[in-house]
Amino acid sequence: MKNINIRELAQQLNLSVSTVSKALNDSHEISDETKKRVLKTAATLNYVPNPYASSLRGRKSKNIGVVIPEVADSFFSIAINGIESVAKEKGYHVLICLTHESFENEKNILKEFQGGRVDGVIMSVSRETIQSDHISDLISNGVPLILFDRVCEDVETAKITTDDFESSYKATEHLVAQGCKKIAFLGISKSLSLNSKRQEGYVQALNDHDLKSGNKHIIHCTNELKPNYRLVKKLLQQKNRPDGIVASMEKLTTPVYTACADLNLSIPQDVKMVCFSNLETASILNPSLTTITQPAFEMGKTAASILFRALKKTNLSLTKSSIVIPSSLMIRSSTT
Amino acid sequence: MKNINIRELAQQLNLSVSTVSKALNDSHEISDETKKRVLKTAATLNYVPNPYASSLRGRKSKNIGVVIPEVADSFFSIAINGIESVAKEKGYHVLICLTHESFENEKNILKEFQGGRVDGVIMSVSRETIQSDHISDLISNGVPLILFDRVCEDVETAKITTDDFESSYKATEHLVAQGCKKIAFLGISKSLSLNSKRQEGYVQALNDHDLKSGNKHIIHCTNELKPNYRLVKKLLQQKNRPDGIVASMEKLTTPVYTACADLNLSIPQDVKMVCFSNLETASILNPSLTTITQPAFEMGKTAASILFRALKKTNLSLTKSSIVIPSSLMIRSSTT
DNA sequence: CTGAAAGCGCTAACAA
DNA sequence: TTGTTAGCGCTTTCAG
Repeated sequence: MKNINIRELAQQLNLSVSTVSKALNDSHEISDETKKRVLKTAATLNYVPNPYASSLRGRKSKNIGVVIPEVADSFFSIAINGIESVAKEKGYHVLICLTHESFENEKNILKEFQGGRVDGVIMSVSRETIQSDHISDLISNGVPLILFDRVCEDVETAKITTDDFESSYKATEHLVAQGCKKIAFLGISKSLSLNSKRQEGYVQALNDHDLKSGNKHIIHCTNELKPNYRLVKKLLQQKNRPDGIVASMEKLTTPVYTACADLNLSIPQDVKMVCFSNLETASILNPSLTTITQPAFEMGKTAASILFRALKKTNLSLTKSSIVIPSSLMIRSSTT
Repeated sequence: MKNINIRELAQQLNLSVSTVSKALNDSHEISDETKKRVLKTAATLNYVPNPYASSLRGRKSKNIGVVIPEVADSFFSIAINGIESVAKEKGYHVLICLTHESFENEKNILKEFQGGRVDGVIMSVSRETIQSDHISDLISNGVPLILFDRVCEDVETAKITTDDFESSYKATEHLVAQGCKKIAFLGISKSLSLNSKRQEGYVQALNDHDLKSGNKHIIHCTNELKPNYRLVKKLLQQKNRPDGIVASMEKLTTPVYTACADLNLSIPQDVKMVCFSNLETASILNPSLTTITQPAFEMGKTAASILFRALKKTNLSLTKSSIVIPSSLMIRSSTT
């Protein structure tokens, strides 16, 4: 039982292929009666158009590519829901491509996209990404691309971010207000502008409150659980150990909690922690975790809306614009 | 700067299109020298083939569809990683389609797949799915489809599951061993065979230990946080409230923990809980959560491997086979 | 070893 | 309002 094609459908109807095609696409050239007839037999014969044939002809794939570092991360998985909600509405499919934080993978994926597999791209760069030629290449090749969350400053396109500097500043200030004197910052990777902003917010807050941060208190993490655990443990074993932590990735929660437990340090008495995180379980952790919760769904949704706006007007490239959607600090027991 | 196509590439090389095509596909008909020349200019001119043209011609899309209820769920997001790891190796892309637990969505997605958008499908059915004609239709249309985790018994295809009955049995037995007398079961939905198996494992364990479960102690949840909270709260407010809970979805963790806190019930003193869950944060919850951890990555990987085996041999449909990969009970403080 | 040409399923000029 | 026809970019016979 093979899938029927438009020619066979036309034969059944005693109509030409083009008439059927137009009817199927609800063209104004076709009479209502014919449309109805076509739609009906299409349904009974179970006709489903081949998307790649239309794609080839019309040079639009009805796919958008979503390039992200990981899917097993609540920020990204929620963002996908946001993207998908608008893609579905527009009749588009979402091709999710994971870089697993590798620049090499990221380049390969974007390269492949030049072949026309997707009509547009929504992307968050990997932790290794230090330059952006691969992105600009794709864009200048005519594929609209929007950056979200982890953006590259120098790419000329629309960018959706959250207020990384401000929220990091507020979080740090909150720790100061709770009495922390030695606050550490756990970053993702030096190259990410998102990371820099958060770090700057942290440093600024320290300065504004006359606390200096020695370099020892800024560390960058890896992508693995075990090494992160060791890094955190080492940090907490210093003579001058921090009494507060601003963590830039939700993945750091488990290493910090585990390391504290293993070192007999209590959160929040000995160490207070605030984390950029969208974990639903933040509120039921032991202790419940103070988070900077990012508007993941909104960011995805906004990125997709802007992308589709660009897709509509052919050849209108995305202007270099920035949309910032604020995060919210959810104060819980890990800092109070 | 538009993407170059094979004709332009051929012109540049003073070769015919077919020669170039063969060279690109490493055909034995082409001399090594020519191949090298073609590959080189292809690289310099940044030629990337249009996948849809090859798809149309060769009737294979190099896409596999992954149909799942949610992506913001650790079991499914980890399973995606497993699927993706083998897809990538085979040069395939993964089209992730979310049903959001809606049967209607699920049907539409599979219907669309009949058009040839994907070469094969890996799927876990929605909570609403009570019959499987849409699945059988797609399969009899020549699209190989594999079910994983939430399978439909009556579909003739390969199925990858975990040992739902046994692990549920063990979890229940564990609660009994910890002294629970009134154990409740929180299911996903009555229609899922996965749910039935877990429920049967639970019931069997109760019977084997001479504990009867009144119907009041088996409840089925919704897909939303708030209603689940209310359901759980009601359950825990009964005169005959349970002292143990076997929960079938990781989503139930927050409602149970929150409801217990709000009712001043302590876990594990008043209520013990074990949950089917792949949450990384299970170990740092308050209290740490005893889980039945499913082999999510392996299940995804296995499903994909089997699918690709079927994809290789054209026209060999998947035999009705079952692979069961065991889960492991991770005992933590919520039950001890 | 290389090339010419047909055609995958569909859409959109252009004709009728 | 409907039909004819020429491709979209690629692979693959079949000839040379």
